[in-house]
Amino acid sequence: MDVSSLTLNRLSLYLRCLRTLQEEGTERISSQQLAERFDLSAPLIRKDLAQFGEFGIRGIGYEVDHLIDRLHSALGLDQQHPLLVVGMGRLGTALARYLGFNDATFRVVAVLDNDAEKVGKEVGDLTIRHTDELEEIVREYGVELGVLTVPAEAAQPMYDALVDAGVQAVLNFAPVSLQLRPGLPSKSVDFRIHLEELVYFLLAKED
Amino acid sequence: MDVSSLTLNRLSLYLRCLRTLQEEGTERISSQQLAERFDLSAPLIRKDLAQFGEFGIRGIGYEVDHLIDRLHSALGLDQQHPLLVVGMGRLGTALARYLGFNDATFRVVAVLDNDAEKVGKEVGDLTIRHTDELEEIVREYGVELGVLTVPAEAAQPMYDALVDAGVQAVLNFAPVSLQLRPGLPSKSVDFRIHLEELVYFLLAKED
DNA sequence: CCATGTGAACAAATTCACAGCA
DNA sequence: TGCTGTGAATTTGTTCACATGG
Repeated sequence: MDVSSLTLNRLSLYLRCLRTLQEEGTERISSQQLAERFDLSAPLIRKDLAQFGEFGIRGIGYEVDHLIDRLHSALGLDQQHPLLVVGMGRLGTALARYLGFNDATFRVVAVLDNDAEKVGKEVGDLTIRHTDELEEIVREYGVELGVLTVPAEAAQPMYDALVDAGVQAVLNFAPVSLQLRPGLPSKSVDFRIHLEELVYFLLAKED
Repeated sequence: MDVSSLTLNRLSLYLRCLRTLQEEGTERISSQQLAERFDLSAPLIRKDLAQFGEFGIRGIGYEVDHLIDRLHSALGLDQQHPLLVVGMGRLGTALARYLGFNDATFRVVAVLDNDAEKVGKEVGDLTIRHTDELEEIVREYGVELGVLTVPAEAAQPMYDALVDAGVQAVLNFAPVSLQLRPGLPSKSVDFRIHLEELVYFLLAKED
């Protein structure tokens, strides 16, 4: 089976919403009800969910608890995935702390910087280590995911270093188009691009 | 003309790349050369560019300077757009400073929080103001864009407050699906969803 | 009866293939 | 000749419509 990014992202949204519903004590929900919350169509939601099996009950809807369990494991979220953050500037520090509440799925095991001044300082309950130790750290903790929050100039070499050190997927926050390793999952998050998109929509609305 | 988000996001990437090329002194570039940098197909890039006019020279390619000018104005980036950031936690602070180098396109004119403790503190060269002053601030500076970096629980009410105060587009960093105002451009950036997507790809690679 | 699951219809995005022009 | 610009073909994603089953 081959699930698209679009579907995966929506599934993450559904899952988060379902957890809220669970806390509120809701036991069942229909695709129609979910659709209203997300401004999506009900058949789309059913198609998304159906990619992982038949979770629903005809005539009734989906059982919240059951659906959460199935989605959670289908998405690989029931295992813990060690990650590290490279680049302890403002954004990297903020992200490391934000992600650092270490839930069952993600665990920030190390934070790194290549600036000797920063090495040794504390970020949350972690101590900043030098990027020279990258390979060792990846082996030590079985790091799967790397988060890149270095300046634009440093992003490509650090991406390469991460991959060479054995990191299996990369989330990049540097505003550059990386030359990616084929077959290695990675995503870029780029605030400026989102802002520029919004600006265009404003322009377009003026006619 | 109606340009898709996908196209717009790629245009922003091209533009950034073109500026780098310009600095390096490159005068011309072909769609093929651009395609290699982004792992895209050359016809796709030509289609993207062609939505705004015929910028290229057949047999030669695109003139870097000219293409930058045209894209820049087509995307509405030659006017300055005042924005404000609501939520001066770690992420909001980091973003405000990150965006706060105030280039020709974006200018952070105010940073806000609803916590009286934080009001009055400095973030970069701005002083944190209280969210009660939202409407006044929007009017004062002609704020067009709002960036939301408040905790999940506060996101919906603060989104509504932003829109009611006259903000014309919103970039949301809170991990929730907002109930959006019809016709008002907005985007959500959600780190957790990107991480979850990467995890799924890792799982899928194992077969 | 009612909401799911799904094949068929439709729409959007991308690639292909090539005409047209420097 | 070489690269752009673009209609046609293809692939991908979404919606429609309905058969199915609790």
